[in-house]
Amino acid sequence: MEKQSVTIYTVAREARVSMATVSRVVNGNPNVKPETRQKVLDVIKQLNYRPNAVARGLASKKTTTVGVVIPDITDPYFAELALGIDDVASMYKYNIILTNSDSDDGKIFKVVRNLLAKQVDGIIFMGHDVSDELKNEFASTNTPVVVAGSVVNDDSLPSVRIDYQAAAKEATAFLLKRGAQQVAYITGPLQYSINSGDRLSGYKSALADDNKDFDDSLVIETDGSYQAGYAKAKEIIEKGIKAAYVTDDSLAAGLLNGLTDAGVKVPDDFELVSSNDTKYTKLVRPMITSITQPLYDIGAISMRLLTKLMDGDDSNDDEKNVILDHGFVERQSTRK
Amino acid sequence: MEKQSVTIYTVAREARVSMATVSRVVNGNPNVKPETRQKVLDVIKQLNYRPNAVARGLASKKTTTVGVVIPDITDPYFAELALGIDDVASMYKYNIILTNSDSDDGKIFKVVRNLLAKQVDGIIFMGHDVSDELKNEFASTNTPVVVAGSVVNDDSLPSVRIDYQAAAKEATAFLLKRGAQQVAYITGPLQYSINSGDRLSGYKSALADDNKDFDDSLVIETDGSYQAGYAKAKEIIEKGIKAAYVTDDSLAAGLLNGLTDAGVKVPDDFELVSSNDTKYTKLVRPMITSITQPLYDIGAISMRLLTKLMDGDDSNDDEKNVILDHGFVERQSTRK
DNA sequence: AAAATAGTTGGAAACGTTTGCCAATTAAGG
DNA sequence: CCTTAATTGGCAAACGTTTCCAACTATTTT
Repeated sequence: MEKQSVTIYTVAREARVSMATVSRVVNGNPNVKPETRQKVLDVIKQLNYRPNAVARGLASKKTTTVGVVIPDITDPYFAELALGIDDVASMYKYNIILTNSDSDDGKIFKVVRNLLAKQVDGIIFMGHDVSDELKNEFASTNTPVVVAGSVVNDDSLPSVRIDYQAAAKEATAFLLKRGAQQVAYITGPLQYSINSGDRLSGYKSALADDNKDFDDSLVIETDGSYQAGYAKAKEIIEKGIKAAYVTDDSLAAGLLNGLTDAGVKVPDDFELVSSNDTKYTKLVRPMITSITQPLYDIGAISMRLLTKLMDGDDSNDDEKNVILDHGFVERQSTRK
Repeated sequence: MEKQSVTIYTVAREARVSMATVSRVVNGNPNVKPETRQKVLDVIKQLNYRPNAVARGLASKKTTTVGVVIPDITDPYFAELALGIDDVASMYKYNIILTNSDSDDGKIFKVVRNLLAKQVDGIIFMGHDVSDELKNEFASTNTPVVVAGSVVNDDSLPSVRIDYQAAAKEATAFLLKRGAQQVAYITGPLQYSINSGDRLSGYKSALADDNKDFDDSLVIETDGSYQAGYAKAKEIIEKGIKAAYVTDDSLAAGLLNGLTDAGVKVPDDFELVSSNDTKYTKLVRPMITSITQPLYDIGAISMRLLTKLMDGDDSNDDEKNVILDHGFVERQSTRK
């Protein structure tokens, strides 16, 4: 790459002012006489001057860039969050460096380190638990981090999410209330605390309220994918299960289609409730009854919170963990 | 943000060498004695030194960052491409600045300008036509740009895609071959040349081969969304249409569900072929017969091509427009 | 009319790297 | 040992901004 042709210095020379003045007009500093400002602006337009953000970043120690780590961009849940993040980021003039982590601890660590090297002003983290290594990395920097739409085994990080436990409890209770004898808990990796902790607790709590014993054989663990759900249909039919709370929409959609393709009638012969209210729940037939969450808003609010932290607004320490309201919609995968 | 605490200079001092040497070991320059290298490496680890990528970018004029402009990250088509892009980007140690353009000319221009200001080493552009303003912008820079999975009214830009015209022709012909009297062309905005040009030509060409006249009333334009498809079902039923080639999967899924919900049996009473083979086609029931394209590969190859261009490898000018093979799968939305 | 004040501008030192050039050290050959 | 050629390492100049501080100008104030 050859030397940048028109720099702040070129503009300064052409407009017969100093670089300091050019810098001021570019950055909207009011201490510039209107005529001078206009003259500089004219030269800028004429020369098609484009300020170099890298140099600016070095001098000002702000890059107006935030890092976003996402497990899988093609997952509708995370994609929806990402949309909210991006929208408010661009509203606040931030750019986003987006990196897929594949939920792989090693890779996560690498991408975060890289993000930090790039001097991002902040990080939005979506994913599952954070490794000790990563924890140290976060601790060793004062770049603000917010966790979005996930629960992570590090309470020290600000986060924006819903109350997964309460939501799971309601979903399970809903199934129980309508007489299901046994409700399975079909989940993504139990290695993630959101599944083995929050949601499972909610599930158990609903069981307890209904005076049902927890039956270990009813928790069915998968990798959380559509394919996994589809494949599990057979096993679930064989087990004689008639109702299930599912922790993920892709998984639920797979299960539903697997069931249907195997001739099981949903909701008549099987009732199903899912967790995230992504597009998938409305795409399949029957449509899936689900916990609802304001996905876009979770992303948007996370980013908004991050902007505050980046501005050094450390007030409202109590607001650092934002729990948004969730809801519930009955659709076609449960009986009326 | 306070001054970075440990810099290359700190390391140099601690290791009793010059910054030049530290720079060399960090960048794997071979001209440094093994012991020296080891000593420096030790200090780096001990101090947890993290090279400042911004300073590096300024000095070296390379940011190892590429800009990606995407119309909508939640669209499964683009998300799938993005995944391929991200994977090979990280393979080549590039980061990605991802920006949603919302297919809005004004916003596109702004984000591209911003990307350029950030000194990205290259740009992957997904979207529709490029405005004159944007064309000038691309022309005024020598940052390489590649167009991925889209057709854009600027032949001068390298691109990676399939032959949309041929694919549309095959899809239409498929429907015609099995006796459909009239095949509708249900499309996203005709303002985009991919729809008004490539695909429509393919459609017409298939009609001509089958000695059918082109009927303007059979081209139905929408905004391309799921909702639009769903809403159009009524009109399509009223028009007595029995078969359609649809230019987008979201649109097709919406239409399919709209039809089904209105009591139309697909494929018995209506046959449907879609264009992109995204997850949506397999999620809905009946599953949608579709043109297939290697989505992930399109993204991956685009990025690979971009790396070559960024390396200044301008050989193979003929390879600058990569047309990948497409296919076709019969699924359940067409009769056997 | 001198002094104080406010408003504009310029000068120059950062910011943390990379890199071209040159000096010094080491190894090799005679 | 001396000469020559590698190899290694250091110096310092970029890179293109921001920003602190000083200086200058034009107003007010006294």
